[in-house]
Amino acid sequence: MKKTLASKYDAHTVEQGKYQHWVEKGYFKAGDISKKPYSIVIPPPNVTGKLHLGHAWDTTLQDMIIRYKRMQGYDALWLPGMDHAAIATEVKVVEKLKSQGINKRDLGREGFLEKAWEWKEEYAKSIREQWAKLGLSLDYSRERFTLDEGLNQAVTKVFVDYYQKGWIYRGERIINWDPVQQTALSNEEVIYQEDEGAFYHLKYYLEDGSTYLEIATTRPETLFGDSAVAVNPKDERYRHLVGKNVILPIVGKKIPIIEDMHADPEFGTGVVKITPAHDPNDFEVGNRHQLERIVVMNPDATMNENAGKYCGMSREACREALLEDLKKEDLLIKVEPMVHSVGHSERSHAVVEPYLSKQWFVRMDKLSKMVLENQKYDDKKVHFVPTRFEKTLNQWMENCFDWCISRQLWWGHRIPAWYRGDEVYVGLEAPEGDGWKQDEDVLDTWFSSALWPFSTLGWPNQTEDLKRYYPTCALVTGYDIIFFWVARMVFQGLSLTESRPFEHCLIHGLIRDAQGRKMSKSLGNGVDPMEVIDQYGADALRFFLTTNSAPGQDLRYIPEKIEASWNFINKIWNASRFVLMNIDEDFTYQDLNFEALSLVDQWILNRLNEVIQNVDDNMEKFEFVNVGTELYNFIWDDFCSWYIELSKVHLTGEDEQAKLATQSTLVYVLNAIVRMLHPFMPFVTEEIYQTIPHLEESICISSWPTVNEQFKFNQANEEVDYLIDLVKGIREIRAQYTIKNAKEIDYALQLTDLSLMPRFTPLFSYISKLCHATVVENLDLNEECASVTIKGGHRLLVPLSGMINLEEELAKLNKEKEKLESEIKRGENMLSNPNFVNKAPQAKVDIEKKKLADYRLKYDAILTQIEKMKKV
RNA sequence: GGAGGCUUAGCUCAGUUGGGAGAGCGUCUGCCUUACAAGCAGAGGGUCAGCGGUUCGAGCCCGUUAGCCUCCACCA
Repeated sequence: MKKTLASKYDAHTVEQGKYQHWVEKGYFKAGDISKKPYSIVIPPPNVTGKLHLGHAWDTTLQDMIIRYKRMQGYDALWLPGMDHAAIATEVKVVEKLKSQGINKRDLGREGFLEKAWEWKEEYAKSIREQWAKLGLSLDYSRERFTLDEGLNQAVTKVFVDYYQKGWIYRGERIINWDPVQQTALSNEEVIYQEDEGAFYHLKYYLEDGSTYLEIATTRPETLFGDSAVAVNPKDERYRHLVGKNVILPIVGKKIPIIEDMHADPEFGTGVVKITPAHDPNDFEVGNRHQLERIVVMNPDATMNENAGKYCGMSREACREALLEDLKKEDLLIKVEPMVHSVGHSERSHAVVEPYLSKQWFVRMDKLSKMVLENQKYDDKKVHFVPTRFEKTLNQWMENCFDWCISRQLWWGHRIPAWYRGDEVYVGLEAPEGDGWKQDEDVLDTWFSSALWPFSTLGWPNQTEDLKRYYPTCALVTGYDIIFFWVARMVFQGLSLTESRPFEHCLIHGLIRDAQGRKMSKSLGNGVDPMEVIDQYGADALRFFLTTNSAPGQDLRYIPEKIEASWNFINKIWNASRFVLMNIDEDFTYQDLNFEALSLVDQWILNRLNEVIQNVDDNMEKFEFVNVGTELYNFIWDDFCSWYIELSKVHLTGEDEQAKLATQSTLVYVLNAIVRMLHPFMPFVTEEIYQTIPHLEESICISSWPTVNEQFKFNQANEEVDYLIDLVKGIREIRAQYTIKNAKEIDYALQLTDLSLMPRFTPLFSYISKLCHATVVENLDLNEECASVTIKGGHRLLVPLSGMINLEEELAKLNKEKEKLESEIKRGENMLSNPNFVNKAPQAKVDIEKKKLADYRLKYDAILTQIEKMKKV
């Protein structure tokens, strides 16, 4: 039965069942050691919910690269996996339990973890389904999870090794405390936002009661933890008071007035209260002056016993009550409303409390130096695309703080530290002996995802996969995640494997809505990629995502653009239909008969060569927009609008050999087209590939098109350029004079050199087919004609007695003349300039010379025509 | 305070060593031409944010101004 395609592209039918088939066939499974390896690890999505458009974008880019490399003959590994996401997941599971009336603490650690694993399985399954719908060519035989057994061992080993090197330590520091989740957070997990607050001006009386210092604070409730008040050593106003004491309001105890640079004379009153246990700056001041650290809150941010009668109140209630009391005692001078930035927990959104507590930290000094040093060597550094993002990495590395890695959660890698009295033991296994108790805390999720590029390949064991695929070739992610993840992978990679974790780091931007707003849950403007796929198909979504923004730039989601992608696919679909309709059912993919190739066959093959070259160049640079544009123009304009139309001459002609050559060329070019499009749109290209004559059992494992030296038909190129010029000229005249296309018209060629006629005669049959136009030889040149100038100054004349608007024609010619004049002037200037002729590449100079010569020919022709018109 | 990005056609965006301003969508005109009317053919539309500089030549390089946006730090 003859293979056919439906008259319209239908994404549902096309995408149905293909992915399953590919996976079953093992096309995505890496491991052919006869090939060169190429590897990418997926940025593991959190098991917290559905994938969003950002994921779809990120993973499609990776799929493009990996499919391209696979077709080029690499042993391409794309390793999938997911992230346990510590706090993010724990928050979700807690919420879910809460909605069922279950309290996390009632369940206990083991019970809670059981629920969390159930959650993980459910979401992992759903994520895999979404990957399938997107068509991602992932090697599931190597899928990993950041909390699986192997990765857990890797994490533990890193912790122990770092501890032994002194790169991990436990210390009492001010950390960001989330009082809702009751856990420490890293700086990166704190989101600052502008909140309305106030500046409370309080009276701190001197010990002798003679006068008071006016102290401004945004957080009066922390005054129970004040250990001093500070003034700047250079501040003349307060110098005489240094060393004296003030009485802490309400509390009534004495605290000293000290000198410290931290106090800014320009800010507020120039006097600042020092609360070492509740402010990171004050903590530093406290260290410098050996001040007492008084914690005044409980882990849930209620006031503790140090707050006296306010003990048990929430921080907010305490503030209110305290202000009331201060007012009563005339200690409150004024309340100045102000907007200031306040830290909130990224996950629970609670106001973060700077809190003194004992946590584990990664010492960053040596690690960050390691990264900065490594980035100096081209053969060792991570190459960012675009390059500017290297600055982002370096900048962060140059001034980063020690990384707080302990979290008071259950869902995560438990810290391998055991305590017995004052003893601390850190090791792979629990220590010998009785009475040891393991640290209750788990590690920051980024601690394990930082190991992802090598832990997933088996590290710390020297597995075959690790040796073969590490370091990986490319990592693809958004710029918003460079600090969180990329930076940490780089220093973990360097310190643990003595290698960059990936050679290239391709950075993309954020997805925005049509108004340019960031997509977010709170705005409710998020778009579900699965819904887009249901509506337009994964291929249209993928083509949109990968061809609508430059590397590193944001991308607006505009439905019309997905429609444009759909239209493009439909165009390819119909071009394929045309090819199928014009070949016999037993037609096979075959070598081209070079002897029989027509002018236009040669031309399109030559163009194909150029396109393959251009596509390759841009694929290597990750410039997918350029690849998309190149293919779009080639397919829509060159292949469909010109070649297919021109091929009809031979397909309907008498010459069987020419017909066969054209059929073969159609199949050859279309086959190459779908293979080049495959990384963008895997489903529809597979469908077409299977329907047209082809070589491999699946396009997924077909070979990438390569430039064929035999296709460099320069002469054909020139002739078809003439042809296109002529056809466009006739169409232009037809449109200008609204001559219905159905009507056969005559035209004449006025050549600059009559001996050139043999070059043009082969074009006449094509012109006739495309324009319903016949050449006439004995045109009376005095007849009223519409005319256009083509390449080489030749003119195309269409006799239109009685229809010509002379003035209009003349105006058209004059406009053209003026344009040519300026072009000629430009060319002359350039070519008479020794700087240009001597410095510019010879090829560029030659092009300019050729252009100038052509302009002059055209100019002469126009002048002649104008003269003639004037006579009529 | 530090760093970075953006400003190009009505809209959304490309524009890669400086060398004739592009695409998609929208608009206008004419077409059911046997692959595609979600299509075909043709057309119109831009002092490339402003100013200054380098250059024979600047959308592109340098400086500067303005507007928009992002990240980092600070905000007692």
